[in-house]
Amino acid sequence: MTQEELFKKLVAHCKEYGFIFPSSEIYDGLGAVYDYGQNGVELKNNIKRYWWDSMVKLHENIVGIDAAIFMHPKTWEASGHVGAFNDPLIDNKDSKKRYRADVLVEDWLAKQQEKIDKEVEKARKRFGEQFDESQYLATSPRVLEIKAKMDAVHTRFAEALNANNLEELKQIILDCEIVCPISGTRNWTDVRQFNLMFSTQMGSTADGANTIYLRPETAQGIFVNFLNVQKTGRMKLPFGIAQIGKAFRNEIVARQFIFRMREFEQMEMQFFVQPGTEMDWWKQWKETRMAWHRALGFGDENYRFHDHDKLAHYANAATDIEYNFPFGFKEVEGIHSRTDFDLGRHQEYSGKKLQYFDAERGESYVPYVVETSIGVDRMFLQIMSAAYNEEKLENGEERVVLNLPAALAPVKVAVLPLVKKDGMPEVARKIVDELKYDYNVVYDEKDSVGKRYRRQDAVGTPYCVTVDGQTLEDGTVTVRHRDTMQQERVAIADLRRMVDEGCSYAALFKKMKA
RNA sequence: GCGGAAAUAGCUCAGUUGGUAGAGCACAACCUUGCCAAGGUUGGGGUCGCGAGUUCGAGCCUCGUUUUCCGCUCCA
Repeated sequence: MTQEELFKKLVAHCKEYGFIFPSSEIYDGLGAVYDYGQNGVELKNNIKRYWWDSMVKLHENIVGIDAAIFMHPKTWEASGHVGAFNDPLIDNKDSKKRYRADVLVEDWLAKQQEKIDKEVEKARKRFGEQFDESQYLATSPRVLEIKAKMDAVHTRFAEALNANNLEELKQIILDCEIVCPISGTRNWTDVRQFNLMFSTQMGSTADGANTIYLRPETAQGIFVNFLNVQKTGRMKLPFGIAQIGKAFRNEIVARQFIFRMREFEQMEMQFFVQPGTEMDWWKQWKETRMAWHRALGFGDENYRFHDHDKLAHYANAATDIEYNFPFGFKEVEGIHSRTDFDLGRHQEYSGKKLQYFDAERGESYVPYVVETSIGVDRMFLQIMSAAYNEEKLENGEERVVLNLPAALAPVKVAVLPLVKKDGMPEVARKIVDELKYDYNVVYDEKDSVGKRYRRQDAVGTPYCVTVDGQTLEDGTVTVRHRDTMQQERVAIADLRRMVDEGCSYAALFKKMKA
């Protein structure tokens, strides 16, 4: 089976067993938006808990917040999203390639500069030692011609960008006779603006409503609360603020199932440190986060770091943790050293001092930030990809099983009466009643017990408890384990301890340390 | 967004040169069996993605549209 087929089966499995449904499916769905079903929401909540506890419970210097999705519009000016997320795009109709219109013009300008440099080199060879570069630049008709053209374009370009004049931007591209590097033609579409932020109105329109945005990342909710948390929590550097929440991006192309969605959920932790120590912390968080992933037991070889060569405007170091998805190694988590960019910008835009008084150093400064940012939905997909297995059994049959870490499994225990008579259902119900306050437990009496085992395999239930004839005599049940399919007899009284040990998060955290 | 392919029951798919919709599995009830998926009986479920058009008549032909998958860009 190819990886592509495997991925399709995984998507089908997610729907068939109530993990993920297309949003508003009865209306044909909504592009790149998905809903989590009855099993999906359980798994997702468990993933979030695994992350949250690993941050907030395990680190006394990390606390959580839950900021609103709506934020003051100035937030996004300060963060750079209003600028950076507004890309003017243009398509070449022949090659079907899409380019950023502003980049095309900038490339053209750079090319003109190269031409001038070449002219200078030629002249230098011609005149030898008496060559006067500045005089040449000021007098050469060839150079002056190029320069004049460049200056004109430069001015128009700056004005067009400022005024957000898309028609002018296209005209510049046409006037400069910029061609598509692939097709070599000048058959361009109009320039269109794609704002990756969703916007809506706040307040009644009569009063002059404000345009506000749905946050495109959760990080800013942490930065604007930096002082609140630091002061009220009496936090000392280094310390971190964790948050789990929804974010929204109006992606031009959103695909690959839940890998890239327009509405998605992030788990972010911003770690505030002394300037100068950020690289050490960045390295340490890389290791810590990798250990968190590997503790799930899906095979160390399926994870890798991918350090960025090109850094975002706010970062001085960045890496991704990538997982070997059925469609290749793809990013699950980013670990970025964001410098003092965010706090610095908010300080500038708000006019409020966002600084930390360091008693040891005896000075105030804007802390540096190391961010760990992970997509919940990607993590979900990663775990589903890793856990989904089609096993060949000894008897030649196949079974589909989700080998989920027990702590993350949507259902922990299935209680099954071997037959629907002789008082077995009653005993099974009693066991369900005893366990249901602590665990997700399901009861199933339909079909043969073998079939019921397979149903539980398909959603990743680690334990099946079967009530049989012997149970009625001595109070023991058959416990059937998902991964090994082995059975053992356990006293009903011991069930809770067994599930406790098998499904605890602590076991995962211990693996993290090792 | 552009190009290519697809869309029929919850799932996997049949459906002939256009003639009023089918199977297997799944689901529900009952009977039977009883420790690793398929027993029997009965039943529910589809304006064939949606909207137009051609036709006496469209699941099938034409156009549009939506969604999904595969390539081109970006990211959590």
